[in-house]
Amino acid sequence: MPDKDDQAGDLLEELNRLSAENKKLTEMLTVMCQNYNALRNQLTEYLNKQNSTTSTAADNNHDHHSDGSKKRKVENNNNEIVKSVQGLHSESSSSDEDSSNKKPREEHIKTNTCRVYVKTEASDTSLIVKDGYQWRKYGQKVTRDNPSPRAYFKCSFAPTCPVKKKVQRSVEDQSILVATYEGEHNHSKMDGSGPVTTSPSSRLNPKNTLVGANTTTVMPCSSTSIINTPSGPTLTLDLTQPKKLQNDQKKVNSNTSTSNASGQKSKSPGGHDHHQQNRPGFQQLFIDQMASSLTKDPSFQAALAAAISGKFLQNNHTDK
DNA sequence: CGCTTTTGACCCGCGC
DNA sequence: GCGCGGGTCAAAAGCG
Repeated sequence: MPDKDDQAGDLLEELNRLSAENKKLTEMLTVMCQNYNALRNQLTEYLNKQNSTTSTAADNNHDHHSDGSKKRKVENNNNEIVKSVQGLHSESSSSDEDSSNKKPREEHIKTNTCRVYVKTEASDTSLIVKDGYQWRKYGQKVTRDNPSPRAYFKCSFAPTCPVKKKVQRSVEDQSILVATYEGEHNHSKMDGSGPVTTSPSSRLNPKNTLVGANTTTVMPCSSTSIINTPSGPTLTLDLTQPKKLQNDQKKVNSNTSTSNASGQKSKSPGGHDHHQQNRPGFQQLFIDQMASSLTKDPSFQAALAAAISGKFLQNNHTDK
């Protein structure tokens, strides 16, 4: 049968192509990890410097923390990044601030806030940021500085979870969502949330949650990409192709949990047999596992978000 | 039926 | 003290 030969050839070709792609991804991941470590070291050094010279570093951060009566200033510029990173590296590093605060604002001061820039389709009007947690929207407002509405979310997985999230479109680029996280989750992301999104199509769908509950190979977002903006490179979470990748994830999950990553082909839920849907093989799983364990790490998430945001803000500053 | 989203009202801090 | 504006509440509507 010549058809079978052709098919086999095609599949082989596809396999080679995917292998090359996987190799590239692995290299990218390695580079990313290196960059992450370098950035983290830089930030640590910077913070150490700042801590040692707090008395003279009031030029940019003119609204110092000693002015603890203004809780909303927590959201200002680099302060939040510094705080989130401080909370990341040493929880006691904020004690100097606490001791200097007279008013009981520690809750706000201690609260880890970080900003994440998420790239979505411009046509996507929903303020949804898929990060692996389950959110319940409790409000929406149009703020003065931004014509786009701002959505307020609470973590709905655990009733006691204090984490809140604000999502608003960037003023400069409507395709970029700015998600501001406040607080820390007091539960695991994988506690049945898995690839749960806040999208209306996946509201508390037990099937969705179960998929993630059994496994660990779940990315909090569909994919990441680096876009170049005039103000410099910005790392964003690209949510423009969520469905396809979610299908992939589910498939990978089922592979890991049932066939022990044998790489056997399985039909996608959607019934599409095209090459993009099937990504068998160890490398893919391996990469997924690596990416998953990285992205699951709260330290990594917080540090990455803080570092990226810091870079972004820094570039914005220097461009002006 | 239970959960989420929507949305107007309300609360409260901040600036003047 | 007052008005503005951001954040939250809660009832109603929507959805699976």
